[in-house]
Amino acid sequence: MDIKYAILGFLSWKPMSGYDLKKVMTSSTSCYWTGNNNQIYTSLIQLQKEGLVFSEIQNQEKLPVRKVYTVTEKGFEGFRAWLLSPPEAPVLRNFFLVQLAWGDRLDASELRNLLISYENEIGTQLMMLNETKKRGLLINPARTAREKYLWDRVTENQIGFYENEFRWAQKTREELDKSYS
Amino acid sequence: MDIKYAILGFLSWKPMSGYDLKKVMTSSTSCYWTGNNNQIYTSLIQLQKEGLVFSEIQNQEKLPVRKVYTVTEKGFEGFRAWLLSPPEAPVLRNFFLVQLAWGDRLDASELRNLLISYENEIGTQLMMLNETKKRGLLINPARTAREKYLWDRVTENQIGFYENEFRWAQKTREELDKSYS
DNA sequence: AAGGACATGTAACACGTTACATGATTTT
DNA sequence: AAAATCATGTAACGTGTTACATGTCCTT
Repeated sequence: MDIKYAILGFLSWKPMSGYDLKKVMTSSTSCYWTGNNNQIYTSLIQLQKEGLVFSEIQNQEKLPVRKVYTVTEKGFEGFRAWLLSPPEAPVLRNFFLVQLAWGDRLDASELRNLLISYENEIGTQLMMLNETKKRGLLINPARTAREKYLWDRVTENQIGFYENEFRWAQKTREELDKSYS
Repeated sequence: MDIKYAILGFLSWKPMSGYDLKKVMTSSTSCYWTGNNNQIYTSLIQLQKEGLVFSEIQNQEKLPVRKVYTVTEKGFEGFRAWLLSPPEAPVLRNFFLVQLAWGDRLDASELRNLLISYENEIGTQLMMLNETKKRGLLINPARTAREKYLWDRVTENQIGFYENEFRWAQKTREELDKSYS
C-alpha cells in the first residue's frame, strides 16, 4: 500500500483526521488516489498498528467525534527512509493507444473523429487539472521557497504530460489527414 | 475487463491460442498488460461464453494440445463498436511525484541524488521500450501503410512520454542546483 | 423539506500480479 | 543434468473503486 506514504506525508505536515485527509487528497495534485474512505481509514488503522502514527480523540460539541492522527518519531524515520528510496518508474496506461493500434479497421472520417474525441478528452483533463491546481494552492504547505517550488514542479509535470499528449494527438490527426485520406 | 478488447484485437488479426497471445502481448508496445496467464485464459473462456470467439482444438504430435481461438461475426461487430467508442483519458501514476512533493525534508545533495535516480530509471525504461519496439516490429500486422503508421505512432507516444519525463526531471534538477543549493 | 457538511467505518466488487500445478519435448 | 519451450489452467494476494451504513447539525 503506497498510499500509506502519501498519508504519512500529509500527516507529517500537520496532524489530521481521516476526514481531513480525504479532503486534502482529493484537492491535491501531488496525490493520485481518489481519497476513498476504505483506503484512508484502513491505512490509518494499520499505520497506528505499526507505530508510525498515534491518534487522539477530540470531542466536539454539536459535531461528531474526530480522531486526529499524528506522526510518531518512528513514523518520521520511516517516511524519511522512503523519501530516500530509489523511485519507481511512472506507470502509464493509455487505453486509447489500444484503440488506435487497431484503428485501421475504421475509415478516414471515423479515425479522425476518434482522434478529435481524444483531443477533447485531454482538453477536459487539462481543465480539471487546472481546477485542482487552483484549489491545491490553498493546501500547498510551502513552508520554504524550495517546498513551494517542488509542489509547482509536480503540477507542471502533470500539465506537461497532458500538453505533450495533446500535441501528439494533433500531429497524428494532421498526418492522417495529409497522407491517408 | 478492458484486456478483452486487446485480446479481440490480436485475434482479429489472426486466430491464436492463449499461449500465442501471451507471447504477442508481452512483446508488443501497443498492449499494456503483462500477459499473465490468469487474465488471458479466463478472458478467453469468458469471450467464448459471450459468443465473441470460438475455439478449435488442435492435436499436435509430440507437443501439447492447442486451443486456437477465432473471432466470430458477433465478435467483430463488438470489437468495431468498441473501436468507435469515446476514448478514456490516459491514467498516469507517478509515485515519484509523491516523493518529490515531500522532498523538502531532504538536503540539497539528497534531493539531487533522488532526481538522478529518477532520470536513470526513466533512461532504463526508454531502453527497455526500445527493446520491445525492436521485437514488436515482428508482430506489427502492418497489413496496410496506414496500419503500420498507426503502430509506429503508438510506440512514438510512449517514447515521447519518457523523453518528456526525462527533460522535466533534468530541468528540475538544474533549477534546484541553481537556485536552492 | 431537502441537501450538504461533518465524521467514521464496512462490504462488495473489479482488476492485475505473482506464484503454483502439471507434464512432454528439446536445447544447452 | 538442468533449463528452456510448448501448452493450459488455478490459487492467493494486493490494490483501488464504488456503494452502503449511521447520525447530527446547518444551510437553502
